[in-house]
Amino acid sequence: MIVMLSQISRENQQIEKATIDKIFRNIDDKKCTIFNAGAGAGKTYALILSLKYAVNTYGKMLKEHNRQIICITYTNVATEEIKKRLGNTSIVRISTIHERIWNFIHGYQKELVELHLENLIKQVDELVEQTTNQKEFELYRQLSNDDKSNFFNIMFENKDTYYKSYNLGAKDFKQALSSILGVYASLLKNVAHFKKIVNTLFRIGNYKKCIQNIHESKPGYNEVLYNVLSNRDQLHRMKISHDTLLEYGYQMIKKYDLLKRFLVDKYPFMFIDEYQDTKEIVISVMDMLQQFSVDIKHPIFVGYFGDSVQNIYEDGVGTNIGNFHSGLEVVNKEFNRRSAQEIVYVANKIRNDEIVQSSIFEDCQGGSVEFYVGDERDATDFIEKNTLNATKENPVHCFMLTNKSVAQFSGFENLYLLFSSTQYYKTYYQQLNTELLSDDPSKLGEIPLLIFRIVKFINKVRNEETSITDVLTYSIYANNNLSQVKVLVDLLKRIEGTTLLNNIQSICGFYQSEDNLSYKKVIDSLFDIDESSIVDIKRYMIQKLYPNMTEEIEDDARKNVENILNLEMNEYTRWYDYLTGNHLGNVVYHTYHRTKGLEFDNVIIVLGNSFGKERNYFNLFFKNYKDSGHLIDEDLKKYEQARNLLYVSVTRAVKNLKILYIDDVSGFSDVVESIFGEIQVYSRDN
DNA sequence: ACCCTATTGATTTTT
DNA sequence: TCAATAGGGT
Repeated sequence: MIVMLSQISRENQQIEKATIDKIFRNIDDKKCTIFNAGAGAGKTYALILSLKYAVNTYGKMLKEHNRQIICITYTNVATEEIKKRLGNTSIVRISTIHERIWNFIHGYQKELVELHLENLIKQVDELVEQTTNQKEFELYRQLSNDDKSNFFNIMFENKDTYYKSYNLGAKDFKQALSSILGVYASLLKNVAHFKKIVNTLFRIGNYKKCIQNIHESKPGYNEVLYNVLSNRDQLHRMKISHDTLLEYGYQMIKKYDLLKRFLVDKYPFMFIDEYQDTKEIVISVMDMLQQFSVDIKHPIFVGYFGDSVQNIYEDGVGTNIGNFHSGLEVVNKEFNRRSAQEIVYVANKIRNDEIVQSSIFEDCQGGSVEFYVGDERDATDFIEKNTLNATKENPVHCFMLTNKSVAQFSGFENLYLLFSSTQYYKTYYQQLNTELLSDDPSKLGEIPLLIFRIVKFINKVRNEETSITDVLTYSIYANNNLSQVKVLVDLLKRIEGTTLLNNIQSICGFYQSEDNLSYKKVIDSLFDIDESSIVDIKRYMIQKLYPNMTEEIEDDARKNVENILNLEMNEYTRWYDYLTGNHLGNVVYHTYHRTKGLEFDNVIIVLGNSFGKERNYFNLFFKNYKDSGHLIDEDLKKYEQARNLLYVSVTRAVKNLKILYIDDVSGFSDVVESIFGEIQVYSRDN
């Protein structure tokens, strides 16, 4: 039988309608609501309907009083999606929580700076406290007060040397600093401790300086800025990042009743999408506003839409939402609109809670779930054998746990490994995946972005279907006659090479040899560095990928950059296709986490015991499945994390799901069978 | 044989 | 940043 997922009985239609009506009534009664919908239940659909209901019912009144409805999403992508599906309306303000909170508070700079000053003072206190408590500071504590400030001054004057040497091995680091330290050389016994001391002292120094500058009203110190692109506060530069923004928002709203009154007045309806991933502090903000609105007898409506079992990020509130916002009325939806019943059955088993979904469709049979146990080394073979019928139009989507595996299976492993071995990405290890694998080019790192632009350019030039205006900017196009444009295009078409380096050499070769001003303009804007030559590109790459260059690592740096440039163009093209979602093969690879919110007809999941630092991650879930009630604290947290991640992955599948478990399951095979059915042994030979 | 320190290498994702 | 491990000292 073929799964159609098309027919809904009248009865089911009515049940679904009753659920939505319940939300509508709560909106009318200003009864704050938590709408729990399992995966594929049509949660976003319900959210859209609710927004539409609020607009249709209260739109006129809202408009007359210059009031608006707020809808908060977890990501920018979700913001766009909801804007698209809701259609154009000025009454609903859709945005991420960060954008909204910043919008709430950024106009009150005097109060913000005051809050910032308090924060700086608190931070200094905490850091000073560290120097008196923590064991890393033991040697530092033994110094006299004079010596402490002398030491600070010496280090501060030699900041450059300190940072240049920062990433050297312990021996070289000591060597490099020995001459400047003088009598304080004894502090540098343990490199990690020493760095901790100096970093802390520098931070205290910076913060104190900033406090002084605020007091003296120095230019630039009269406003707090939110830096969307940075993941770190730079408090001493008056810049805050995401978490501190939420904290300041919370503090401001808590402190100023006038602000509360304004917000409650202006926004009588607030909808929060994916509440389970929302930070606790955000729920507290909502709770505060709602409490206040009740107190002044103008109650607002707050609606949370989500599913606690799909909480896969650690700082999301998840099931604890009740601790931060009390008195919420729960509305559950137990229909599934996405998957075949075979998948829904397995998903219910995994979540194993009070929400038991059934398909809303009559024609929901005919899907499949297969569970295999095999060896990690057979994964490639397994995927190959199980994707024989897949096509580019109807591909199989394969989930891996790490970006490294995704890179490997997608055919750009060398690229991934080379970038991860550079100094910059070793230091900012957590930036690697964002800056190398983000599908949003504005988030790519400087060098990945440069290469991305070059690869994009070369692919476009090679592609016969690309129109001229797609490659050339308007100014170039407008300032040339047709025959000049033809000469330029012919020149661009001559760019060639098997490696990235060859291609860049080819581009730079024409730059020197051909006297074509337009070509030079095109290339200048492509590279966007001072000189368009291969030497300058290499220099630029070394400078960015090895920001703290020393003689010791110079050879390594040069070699690594050469290796990056010498990779096959094909590998870069595969990377480019991955980033742009232009999938050419019949298998598409994803990390588990990135599939959230998506759905695919055919899914393969490669699963094992471990994930990250946790050697026992998924096996801990299976082992405790039958009796998870006794788990507490850390173990319970781990159990839930593994369950949620597995639940999210499995529920992506619409029709067919295959799982390859690459570790031994004999310790919990009964549980696996009760969830997934028969365990099949996979080996390359059969 | 044991303890402490230095070094190395590693998850995911969002704003 | 943090945990595992390698390695040196007692």
